[in-house]
Amino acid sequence: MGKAKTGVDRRTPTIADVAARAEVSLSTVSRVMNGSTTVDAALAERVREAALALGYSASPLARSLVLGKTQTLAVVVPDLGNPTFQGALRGLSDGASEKGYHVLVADSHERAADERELAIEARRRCDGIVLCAPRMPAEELDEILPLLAPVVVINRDPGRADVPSVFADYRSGLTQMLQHVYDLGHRHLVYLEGSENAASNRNRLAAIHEFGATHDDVRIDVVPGGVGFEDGYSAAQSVVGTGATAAIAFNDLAAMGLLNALTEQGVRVPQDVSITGFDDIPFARYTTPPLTTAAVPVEELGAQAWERVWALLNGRTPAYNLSFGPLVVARGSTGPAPAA
Amino acid sequence: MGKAKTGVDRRTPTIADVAARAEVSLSTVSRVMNGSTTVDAALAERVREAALALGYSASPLARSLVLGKTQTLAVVVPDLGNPTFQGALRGLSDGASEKGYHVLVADSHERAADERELAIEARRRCDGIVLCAPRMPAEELDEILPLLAPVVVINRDPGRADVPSVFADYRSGLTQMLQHVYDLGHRHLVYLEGSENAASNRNRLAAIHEFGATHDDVRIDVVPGGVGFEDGYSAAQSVVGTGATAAIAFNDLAAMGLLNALTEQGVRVPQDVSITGFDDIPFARYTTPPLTTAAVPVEELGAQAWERVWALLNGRTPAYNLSFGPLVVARGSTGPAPAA
DNA sequence: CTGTTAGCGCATTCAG
DNA sequence: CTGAATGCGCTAACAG
Repeated sequence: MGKAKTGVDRRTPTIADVAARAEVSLSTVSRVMNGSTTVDAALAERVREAALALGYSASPLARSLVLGKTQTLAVVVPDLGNPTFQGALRGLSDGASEKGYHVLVADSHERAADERELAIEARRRCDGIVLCAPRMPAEELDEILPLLAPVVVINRDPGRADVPSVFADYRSGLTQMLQHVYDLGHRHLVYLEGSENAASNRNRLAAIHEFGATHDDVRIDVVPGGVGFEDGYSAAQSVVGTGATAAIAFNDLAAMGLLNALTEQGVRVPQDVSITGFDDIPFARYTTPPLTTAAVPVEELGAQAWERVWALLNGRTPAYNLSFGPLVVARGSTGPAPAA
Repeated sequence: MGKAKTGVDRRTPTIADVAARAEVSLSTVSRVMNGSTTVDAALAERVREAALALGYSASPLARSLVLGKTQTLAVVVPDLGNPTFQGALRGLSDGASEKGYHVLVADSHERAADERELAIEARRRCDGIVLCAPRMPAEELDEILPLLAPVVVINRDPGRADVPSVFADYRSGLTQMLQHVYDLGHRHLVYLEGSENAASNRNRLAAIHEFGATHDDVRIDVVPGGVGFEDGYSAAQSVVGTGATAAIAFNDLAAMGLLNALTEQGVRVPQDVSITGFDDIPFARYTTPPLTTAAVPVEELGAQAWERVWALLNGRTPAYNLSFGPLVVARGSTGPAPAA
């Protein structure tokens, strides 16, 4: 019911409709809607009435085209299901909406191959972009970054001074973590690594190598792991196989998987084996035992990223690049090394 | 380096640039880019070369304006930090990107007052919208739904036949849950309610009242709770105060908070008190003891919602409204009622 | 098969 | 202070 026949126009009203109804020109309508130039009070009132009666509001699309800006920010994340990126997205979204900006999310599903096109495509519909692409090769990143500007890189060091970035210092975080278990007396550790080609994994490995090089009395094995719960779960055998007394997982998800598998197998945590995670996702504290981890303020990370795009969007110079030093949160999953 | 002086045009190339370089008309360029009408092979090749050389690709904005569609879907969620909505968003995002659609997310921060404007505003930039607004008054929902079409409502029954919806049958789910604890011998229960004005809370209350009415031997208290972890945590006192042997939390988050608080106070779960959640968020199984809950396939819910907007977008009739019957997953947090 | 013309809906010069 | 024109970048009739 209610087609053209009824005379009721189902079409969203345009500025022309308002102009017609108020008996003024398009420009006048535009002026009062944007509050820019001064308009005669009487006319302005007529326009407002007409707009209200018609339920008019300017088409964001048309405005975007003519104004050259969409009021939208693109955000590319590797996995919407990962608490870490969810947190960053949230911080970003909050900051953006505060400034009247909208957020377009693109999930690359951890497929590094898709990230490039995904980012470029998303960027074209927005005024700026926040890129989180941990697995993208450095050369490729360096190559597309100029095409993406204004852009802020999150979660890794873009390696160029002209693009703002905020990320956690994984290396320092892991070093602290290693020190933590070392202090507990552990001398045989095992690192459950994440994606081999992920920047943050390389950072962690750097910490491990350095720590190994500066501590003759410690042995650190490295076994394949992953970034998800299942990855940690299925790595239990290889972890046990090493005979290490402390397992350093790539992140909390993997740590929780490992913790679960170990517990199922009767391995006591932390009496037999200590386990550490990374990120401090919301649920890390509720495992049994609670997970020792290196806290990364992901939401704040997102907020800071927004600050920087916002600066860029306004032609200002963004704040210095930020590198959050993760904080070790010692909880129940780590304990003194068992007596040999 | 590299301003206008260099002669290198920093401006994103337009279709006119390509046309000029290939020495053809705008329409020809448009045609080869869209692969629509047949174009002379030689010309087409010239155009492609020019486009490639210039790094040209049509402005999504301009296309959107003329085509009348943005290839973007709006999604309104109450809280990006809530695993339930994260799951739905993910299902939605996956489905959309599969069809080349983008996703614009809007977080209402559980502020029912903002949902209306947020939804309308987001909708205007997109071709359709998926609305998740649990707290919005039914009348208001009913009022804006027509303005939002094509729209799909998620997580609640929109109450009108002309708008597709997918949601969990909270009432049936909670009934099953009540039966579950009843079967375990519990006769004094307490319901930790969510937001008073949330549709899903009312559904749960309906189940409770019905259950109470049909079981003379059971008593069900209702105490204020909430939707988040902290809410459950701080409700511990009132729960204990009732003397109930089983606590039915509004959702998993609240249940986990409650579980934590109770455990801290030395109340044994499930020996002293059984606890149940709702939703089966990813971490529900990893609490200690693992949480008994009613599983809602949130990601599938998102996927189904996408199916329906997609149908709408293509002028097809969407599939029947879907109401998922949550499945009780009995885990360690529920056990036999303690002997009186 | 190709080029020319007319908008999509709006903000903004430019005259008046 | 206001209205008439111009164009944002592109697609779709419309001739040729």
